[in-house]
Amino acid sequence: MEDVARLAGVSTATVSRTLRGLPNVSDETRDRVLQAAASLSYVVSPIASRLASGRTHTVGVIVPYASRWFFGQIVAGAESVLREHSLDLLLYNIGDIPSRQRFFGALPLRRRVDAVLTVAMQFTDAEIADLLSLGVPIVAVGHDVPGAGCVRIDDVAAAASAVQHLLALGHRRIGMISTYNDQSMFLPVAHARRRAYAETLAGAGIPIDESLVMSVPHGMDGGEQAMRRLLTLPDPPTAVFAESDELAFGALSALRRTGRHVSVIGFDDHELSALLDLTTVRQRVFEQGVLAAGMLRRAMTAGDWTPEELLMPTTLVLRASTWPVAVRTAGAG
Amino acid sequence: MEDVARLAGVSTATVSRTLRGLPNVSDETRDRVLQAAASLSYVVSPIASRLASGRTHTVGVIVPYASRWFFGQIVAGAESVLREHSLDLLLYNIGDIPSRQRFFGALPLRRRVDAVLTVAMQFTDAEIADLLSLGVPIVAVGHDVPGAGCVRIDDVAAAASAVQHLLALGHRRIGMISTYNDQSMFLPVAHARRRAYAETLAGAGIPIDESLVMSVPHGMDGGEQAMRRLLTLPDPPTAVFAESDELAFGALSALRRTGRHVSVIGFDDHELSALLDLTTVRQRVFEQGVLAAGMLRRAMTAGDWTPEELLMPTTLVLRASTWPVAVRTAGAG
DNA sequence: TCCTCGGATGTAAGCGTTTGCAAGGTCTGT
DNA sequence: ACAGACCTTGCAAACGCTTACATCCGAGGA
Repeated sequence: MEDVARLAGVSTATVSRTLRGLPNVSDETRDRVLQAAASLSYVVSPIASRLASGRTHTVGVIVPYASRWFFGQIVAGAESVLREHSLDLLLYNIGDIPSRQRFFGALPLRRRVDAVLTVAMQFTDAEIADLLSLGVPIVAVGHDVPGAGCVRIDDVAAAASAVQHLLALGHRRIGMISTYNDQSMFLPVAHARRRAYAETLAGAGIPIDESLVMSVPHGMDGGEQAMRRLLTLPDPPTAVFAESDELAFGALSALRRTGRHVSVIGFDDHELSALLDLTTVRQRVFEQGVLAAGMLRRAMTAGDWTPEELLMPTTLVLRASTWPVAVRTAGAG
Repeated sequence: MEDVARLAGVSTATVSRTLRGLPNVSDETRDRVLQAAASLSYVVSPIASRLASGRTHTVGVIVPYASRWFFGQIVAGAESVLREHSLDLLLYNIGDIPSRQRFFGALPLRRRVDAVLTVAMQFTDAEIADLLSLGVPIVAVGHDVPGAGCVRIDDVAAAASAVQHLLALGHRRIGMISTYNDQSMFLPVAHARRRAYAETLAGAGIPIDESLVMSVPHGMDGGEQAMRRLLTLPDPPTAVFAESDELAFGALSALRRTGRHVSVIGFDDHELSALLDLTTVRQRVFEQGVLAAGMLRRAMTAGDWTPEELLMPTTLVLRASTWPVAVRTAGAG
């Protein structure tokens, strides 16, 4: 920077002001500085700049399972807008207990980020306190964090619409594939969707049969396993609501391999769901990442930001994996 | 840090040495410092530390399409090992021309990373020169960069084995679904696999019919489109080799919707390929990310690192999407 | 003509670490 | 008892910027 200043015949302060586009630099000086910088192909050291300014230009993103489709989409969405404003995105993947403990033990985000984005995490009160102690704005996608902004769908209503769809098709014996609920793998959405399932059935006067609710690890394998177990029941369901499309894929796979016929509805509208003709509840995931990042930017920019809440719409997408109860159960029993 | 030093009755230099686990600190002092730091819940500022030490503790990762399965796996694999050594990972998604130009125009990696990981990028010579000018070790996954380390599979051999498989089943009219080749979307692997297709057919004495080679945008939609076009040919192929599983998924979808029967073999062994019973060539993608990150670590640690090259094995995974030529073509024509 | 005011620069003090160098202490061998 | 070797510790100078404050200058008003 000194070299540039010398070449342009100004002080480093002016170079700094010019390069950051601050006002109060005359046009003539500005040109001279920019030209000098270009000819030396100089770029400011972001690290020094961060130290001096106290701003990290970085947002921390906390996800439980980075490689799952949903989280990938959120991160990609957020990345696209952060990059555009040349903010860095620091990804923390803390799905398993050890990495989670390490994360909250050391809190590596301290003095490291200007904002935090958390995606579908189930935090304890202590963990939330830790996060808030960072003193930076927080936005949560897919779950609520007191004191944080929020971008999400109405999980209960959306899941209810899925179950309603099955009810409307005449199904009465409806199973659910839900995910594990041990400390490490529980996601807040799982709870909401399971609750919606129970409430919707109750609303239709159908008693809950706990044996129809499967709890499995997330993913295709989990879905396959769940459906196989459901099929071995003495009185198997005629329709199944899967908490996510990936679980539903596994369920479809089990059905195909066993030659049985059960209506299946998923949740998310994964990019492969169309291929598999899976009826599902669509949510715009990538866009939620985009909106959350936008909210973070607002929070970082405005000093007086108060947490906003954004509710995204969902749509029921009808495909061939669900059908009226009479059609096939009669034939295939 | 001063507070800690004062509380422990030592200088900041000793605090620094203690906190970084350097030798030459007596056990007694070490304990005192650690205790002081703990009681003040002090953590070093990574930014200041980076400025002073000149090491960024960050690796830049350059991918063309962050949200595709393959790249997601690579990044997740790399992340897992980098995180373990508390190195940051800065992701640059430069698939489209504008972001690519912006990237190479500003070269935001300058003074920002200690190493670079590039994944399946097709660089121009000028771009490679830019990258090398960063003066940090580079490792490439899925393609070669002169002067850089490399983790990859033998694309030509692997693709050849796919085509061989179709030949062994008696197919002679074999199509290929390949990806677009405009400046922005071309991936080096596309070239290698297409070449293998041509050479293998030639080796079997089969003349290449260019009308059987489809070039489409990557993804399910592209695959579907390609297969539909192939099916409208006067003499459609009896088997098709898709450059990636995602393309193959689309092809399968087209087949299912049209009720036609064509053997399809993919490439990658995507996590959903088993579900769709897709015969494919398996490569261990996540692991390539892990190995590449390991190589980077070695490069960053050892001063005298010379680029290594790692060739990963691939396996032909036989499933139900390919069959001998006679079986169905006779029936379905 | 003198004073005030605002915009364009420069000066220099941080920002919070790391690290080369030197100082002091403790052993060892003689 | 003394020199030399080694280990621990402190001092202070970077690291490369940002920014509060001071300075300078010309313009406009009284």
